[in-house]
Amino acid sequence: MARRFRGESTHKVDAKGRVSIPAPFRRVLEEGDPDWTEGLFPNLILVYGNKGRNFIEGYTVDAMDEVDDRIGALPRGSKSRRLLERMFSGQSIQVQVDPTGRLVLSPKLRDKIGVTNEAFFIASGDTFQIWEPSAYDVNAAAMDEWFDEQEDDFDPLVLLDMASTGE
Amino acid sequence: MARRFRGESTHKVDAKGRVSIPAPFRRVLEEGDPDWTEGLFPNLILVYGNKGRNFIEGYTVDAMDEVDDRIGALPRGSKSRRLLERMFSGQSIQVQVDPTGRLVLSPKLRDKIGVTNEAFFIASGDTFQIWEPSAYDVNAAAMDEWFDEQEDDFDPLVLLDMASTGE
DNA sequence: TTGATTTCCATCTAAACCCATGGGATATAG
DNA sequence: CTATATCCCATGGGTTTAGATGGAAATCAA
Repeated sequence: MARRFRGESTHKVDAKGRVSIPAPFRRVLEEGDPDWTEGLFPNLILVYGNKGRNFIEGYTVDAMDEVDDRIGALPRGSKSRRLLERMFSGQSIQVQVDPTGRLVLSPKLRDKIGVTNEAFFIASGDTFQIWEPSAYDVNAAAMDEWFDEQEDDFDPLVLLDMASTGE
Repeated sequence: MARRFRGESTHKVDAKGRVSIPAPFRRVLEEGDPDWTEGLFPNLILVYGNKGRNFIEGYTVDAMDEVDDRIGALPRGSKSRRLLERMFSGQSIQVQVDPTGRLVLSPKLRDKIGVTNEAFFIASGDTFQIWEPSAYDVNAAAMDEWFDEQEDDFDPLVLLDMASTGE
């Protein structure tokens, strides 16, 4: 497994849709782009997906290659494959980090997730997510609520041991 | 299992958020960072977690890799995995020990756990915790109280035998 | 040619870096 | 065995650099 993203932060989105990528994320994107070398600017893939989704998911080139390969291994014509191809091939876009470490979110993308003048970035394993800050807050509040329902000294790591049950 | 942290101590936090890491902890961090060699400064990961949590947990690089791997093995999209990724990927940050053995707690982190000019470090197995001293006192008092509720000759090690039940 | 996109510069600030000090523990010389 | 030197550690302060952000100029496309 390649290096993972880590951390969270909020960045300004200007009138042109430009937004800084968290600097630590850039290091991961560089490592995850086979074409990248010192002095160049790494590529990445943004997946915005279907209608219900209210965040954008960012992939390194390598991570997306892996996903594409796995989709390609599914039986041609299967519903799973068609759905996944729609999302990861169609509803996604490859972009490049610019010289000042920013990327441009097109009006369409900003619209999709409701971003106006700020965007919230958060790592999630080998991908990261971009949210409209208030939408993230709602999502986070739901998770906090779940934690509140646990015992006072609940340690999230016990979830690891409940493992493969899927829940 | 790699070397474990051991001990506890309080350190000053200056205006820039710099705080010395207990020297014995540094030795463990060095051993737990695969990239570290004599003369370099080890990396570590600070997990601050969700809203309710009032301490920061420090992981060696190796320990965090193991956690990440285990999270990555959970079913994609499962609730456990989403919660754990949010906490360990998103609500965490990788930092590096500086040449004088300190680390920097950003205003955000200090705020999260209420630290102002002092921080309390305490070992906890293969991780360590950072507390606002008074918050730690409260927590410690609660533990003491629990012990008081046990029989006079209660031996904590019996907890070991209650093992896998988790309680 | 006009709105949109990309490239290039400029600025501000927070974070990283470098240097300095005092104290305590330990080692060593006499 | 005791005075002094040495080393490690905790802590403080200034300086430099990197990162985030805004705006203007240049390029492109409809």
